[in-house]
Amino acid sequence: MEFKEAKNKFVQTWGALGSQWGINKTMAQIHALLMISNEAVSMEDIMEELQISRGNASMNLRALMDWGIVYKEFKAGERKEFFTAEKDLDELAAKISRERSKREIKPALKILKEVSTIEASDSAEEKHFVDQTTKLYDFVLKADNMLDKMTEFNENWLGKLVIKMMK
Amino acid sequence: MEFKEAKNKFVQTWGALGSQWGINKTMAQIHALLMISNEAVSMEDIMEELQISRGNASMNLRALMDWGIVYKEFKAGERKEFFTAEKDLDELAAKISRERSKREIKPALKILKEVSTIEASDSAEEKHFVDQTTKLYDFVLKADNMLDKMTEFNENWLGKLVIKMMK
DNA sequence: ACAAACTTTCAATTATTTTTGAAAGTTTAA
DNA sequence: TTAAACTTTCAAAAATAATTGAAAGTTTGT
Repeated sequence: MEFKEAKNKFVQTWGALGSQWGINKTMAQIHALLMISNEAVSMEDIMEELQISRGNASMNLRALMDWGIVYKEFKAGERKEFFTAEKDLDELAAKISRERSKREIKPALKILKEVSTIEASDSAEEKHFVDQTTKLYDFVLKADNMLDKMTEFNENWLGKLVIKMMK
Repeated sequence: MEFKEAKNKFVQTWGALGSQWGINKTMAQIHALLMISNEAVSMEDIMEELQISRGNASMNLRALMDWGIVYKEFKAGERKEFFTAEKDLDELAAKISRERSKREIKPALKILKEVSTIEASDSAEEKHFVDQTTKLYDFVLKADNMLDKMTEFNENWLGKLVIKMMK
């Protein structure tokens, strides 16, 4: 396989993976492209490489920056903007999990709490509802906290050192 | 909040959460409905509760069974089929992570391996590509294995006991 | 073998999401 | 202040995904 083919394959694969996890395909593709670029890329070049419109590129770059995993860069003497992706994978994972937690898990937890604390009548049906949603609340909370702990640990300097020594 | 309202809110929330994670809304809603039902539910009832067509119900129930998180049940004297959801949350998480690994992560890993092992020329661009995709391969592999270990541990009988004692 | 009671399939329709492109907005340099 | 070089916005169009419903398929009892 030659470089161009491999690059294309990677961008396509990353895009498909994104869709399956609820991330718009183009957004994932732009991210893929930036991840494997050794230097900052202009919007022009992104449009060209992925064959997408200016509007599409602009909106998805904005979304990636909102996620905190793509940065704007300015080059001396150039008027246009360039973009780079977060390339440290531990940092990338930490940012993604923090955002998904904030945007999706936390609001879901709030609702779970609400519905699990209704005053159940003594029907088996309502009892089971309260029991199951309470368990779900506890479970999701535990999982969310665990992710937090894991990313925290990975970002911790001493942790990184220890991990390196264990490799 | 009364039971009916809470139930509805839960089903809606679970459905929305599903969409955000790449799972069809109806599929997630059916799953939600079954999770909080203390007894097996017929297709008829699912259609009625969620206001969906027979075809839709049938297809999504099939998908849920393919994921291994919903089961068919037969009731003596009844010709029609009833459905129940896996209610043990550790088991549920294990099944979901196993399926996503099998369907999405493993194929992606295969491609990552392919593209990261091309013979790079000595251009900085190609070197960076190989370097970054190799790191990504290692990272995804590590994360995938970690999930495996976690679910394995949770399913392990001794592990469960220890966890219970730690609570 | 027949028919009643179900479930599954899939082409057509509908709903949702994504993308486009041109107008409006912004920044910089002269 | 003007205009060139950019970026953003958003209504409309296109693409994609989900849903319907009726016909075909299956199972069970008589």
